[in-house]
Amino acid sequence: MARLKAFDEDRALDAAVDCFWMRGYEATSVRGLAEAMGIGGTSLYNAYGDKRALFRRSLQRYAERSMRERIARLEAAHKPKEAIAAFVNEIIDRSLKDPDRKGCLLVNSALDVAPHDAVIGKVVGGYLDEIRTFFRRNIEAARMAGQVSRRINAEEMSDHLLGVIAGIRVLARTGARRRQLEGVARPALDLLETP
Amino acid sequence: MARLKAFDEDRALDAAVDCFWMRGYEATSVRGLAEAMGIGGTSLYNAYGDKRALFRRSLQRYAERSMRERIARLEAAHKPKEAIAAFVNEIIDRSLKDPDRKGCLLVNSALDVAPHDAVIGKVVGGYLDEIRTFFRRNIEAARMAGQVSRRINAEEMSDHLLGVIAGIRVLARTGARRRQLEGVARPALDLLETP
DNA sequence: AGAATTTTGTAGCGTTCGTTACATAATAGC
DNA sequence: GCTATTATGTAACGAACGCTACAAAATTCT
Repeated sequence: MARLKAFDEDRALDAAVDCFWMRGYEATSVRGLAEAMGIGGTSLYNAYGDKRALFRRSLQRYAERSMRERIARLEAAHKPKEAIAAFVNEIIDRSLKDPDRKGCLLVNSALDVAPHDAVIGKVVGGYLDEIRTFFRRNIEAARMAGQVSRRINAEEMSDHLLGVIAGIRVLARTGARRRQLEGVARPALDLLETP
Repeated sequence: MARLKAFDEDRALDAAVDCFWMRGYEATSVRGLAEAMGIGGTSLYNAYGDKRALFRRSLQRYAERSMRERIARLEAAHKPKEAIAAFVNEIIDRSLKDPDRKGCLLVNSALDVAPHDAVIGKVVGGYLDEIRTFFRRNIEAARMAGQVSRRINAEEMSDHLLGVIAGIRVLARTGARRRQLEGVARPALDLLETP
């Protein structure tokens, strides 16, 4: 009963994610978004609402395809303690490999949009909580399996690891070298190896 | 031989620091800066150059009055190991106390301006290096004094602590509670207490 | 007092911002 | 084929952006 969309909504959304990821919310223009997404401005507003709504969908898409994908993949492939180490090391590897130094969209957003938008702030906080929960779940599983010391406090340690990867993302954006990023992570990962 | 400035350049600069600190570089307008600084736009350009130059002076001022002041004060008042703990705990306290959740201007800038401006990126990286050097200097001094275990690698541990406080700043901006921020820090500080 | 020099306020430059009105094109059901 | 409905492209809205030309005001030196 109506004309069909001439573009793939998900592929266009991926392009929007890249824009926000690279430049942040404020510095990304709607015109730049539309061009990168390969659509006109009118189609953008028609399909996604306004810029802020598109940003929320981009956050959601990023969380789905970047964070949750990684959590699911690593938990499927590794035992709990190794899953944690693999997660941290993958963050380091990807931070160094990306020539644009985009970092993590969630961390970037936590800094430059969360404080000015309570709703999006809660959304971002919720996604970061999923990462913390991943850490916590695997620390507790590793404890049960005797993989890590019983002296490790799972709640503290999951907060610690979340802070560590956030710190890695920050330092990576200033152009830190591998040795520095591994230095940030090493004491945390070593803690999991102490008897 | 000329008219005198009608405003205090340093006090106005402090107001500019607050603007950039609160909203970031891109989201802060020159008009908003001038208003907060209590001067006209023309005076702003006359006294500081353009927006980017004012930002660099703001970064410099912040580093001087926030970071270096803290480093000097804590190193004067505490022994090495306690200076490190006091630094981290002060970051947590100030992050929680600030109703605006401004975080740290250097961390904020590392994320939203460093990647798009190589010069400012190096400047920010240099300031962060001063914090890392503070940690490293005090870890080594604590080692010499037998305050911390000889098994602690000073280079790694200083990177680790820098990452930890950066992570604290990030999580604080999403509205994290004290328990979470202390959870991020605790395992790192505990490491300094292990024999 | 007059000349030289700097600061200040007004006013506006051209550009870009997010967003929308509107007309046209394309599709589905009747 | 006609109507209803949605998608698309053009064009433009008012507002805000960074920045500057210009003239008036204020100060020091001669």
